[in-house]
Amino acid sequence: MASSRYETEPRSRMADYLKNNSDKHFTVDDLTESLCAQGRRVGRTTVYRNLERLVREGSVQRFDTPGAPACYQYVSGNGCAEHHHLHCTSCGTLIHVDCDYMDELKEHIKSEHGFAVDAGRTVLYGLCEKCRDGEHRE
Amino acid sequence: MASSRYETEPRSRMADYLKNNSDKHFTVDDLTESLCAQGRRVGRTTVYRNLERLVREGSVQRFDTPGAPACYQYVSGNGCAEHHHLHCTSCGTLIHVDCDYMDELKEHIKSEHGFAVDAGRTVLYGLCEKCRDGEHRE
DNA sequence: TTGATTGCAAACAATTTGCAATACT
DNA sequence: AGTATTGCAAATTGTTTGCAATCAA
Repeated sequence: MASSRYETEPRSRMADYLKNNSDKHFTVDDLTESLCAQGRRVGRTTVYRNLERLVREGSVQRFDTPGAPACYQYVSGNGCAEHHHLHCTSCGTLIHVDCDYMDELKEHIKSEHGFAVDAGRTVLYGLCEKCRDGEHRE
Repeated sequence: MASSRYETEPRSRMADYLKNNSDKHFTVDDLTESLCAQGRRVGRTTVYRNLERLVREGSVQRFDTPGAPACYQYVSGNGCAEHHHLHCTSCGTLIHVDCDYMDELKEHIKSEHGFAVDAGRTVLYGLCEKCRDGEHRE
C-alpha cells in the first residue's frame, strides 16, 4: 500500500512542513514559496505531484474552493477520513468535527435516502464564529 | 433586486431548457451544445454569463467537482437554499434532501460548534444507491 | 437612440505532461 | 547501475475579459 519507493529531500521537507503547520492550509504556491524560503528551492511541479501523493496516502486533505486554487492541509492520519470538516468560506479556517451527531446523520442518510456519504470527501461550507461576528460589525 | 434589464432570446431559452430538465445537471459545454441543437446557435461566453446570473438570482445551483468543469442545475427557486444536496461522485446524480434531520444538524453545528452552515453552498459527496450496487458487482 | 447583450478572439489562471538532468538505493 | 524523482518549458483546460456588432426598449 505504501507508494513511496525513494525517500527524497523535497518530499520529506514538504511533509514536515505541512505537519508542523497542521493548523494552517496552503495553496501550491504558498507551499512552494515557503519551502524555497527554507533555502533549497523546490519546483512547483514537484509540489503538485507530492501533494497529490500525500492526499492519496491520506495524510493531507484537499479543499477546492470555486474560483481559487486548491488548498491543502495536513490531517492527523487516522480519524479524519471518518469525521466531517467545516470550512469557513470567509477566513478559510478548517474545523474538524467528530461527534455522534455526524455519525447519526450518516446513518440516517444511508438508511432513509440510500446514499453513502463519504465523510473524507465532504466539507460543509459556512461561516465560523469569528467571521460571523465580523459581519455584524460591518 | 431584479438584475435583468432586457429579456433576450438566448437567455430565456437557456432558462427554459434548464427548467424543463430540472432533474439533470449540465456543464457549460453540455448546455451550449443542447441550445445550439435547437436551431439558433449560442456562444459559450453567453452561456457562462447567463449561468452566472441565474445562479446569482437563485434559480440555478452550481456544483464544483474538483478537476471537472462546473455543473449547473435548475433548483425550484425557493427551498433549495435551505436544504442540503447529495452529489454522487460516480454518476453525478444530484439528490435534494429536505428533512428535519438536516435542520437539526445545522442547529447542532451552530450551537455546539459555533459554525453557521450555508446549506446552499454545501454538498455532501458520496455514492448513491445505484452506484453502490454497481460497485458490489464488479 | 440608448444602453444591455452577444460572441468571437485573445487573455488568464490552475494544473498537467514531456522529457532530459539529477538524486536515491 | 537502474529506477524514481525533479523541474523546466510547453501544452491543456476551464473560465474571464476586451471590444465591435447586434438587439431590446
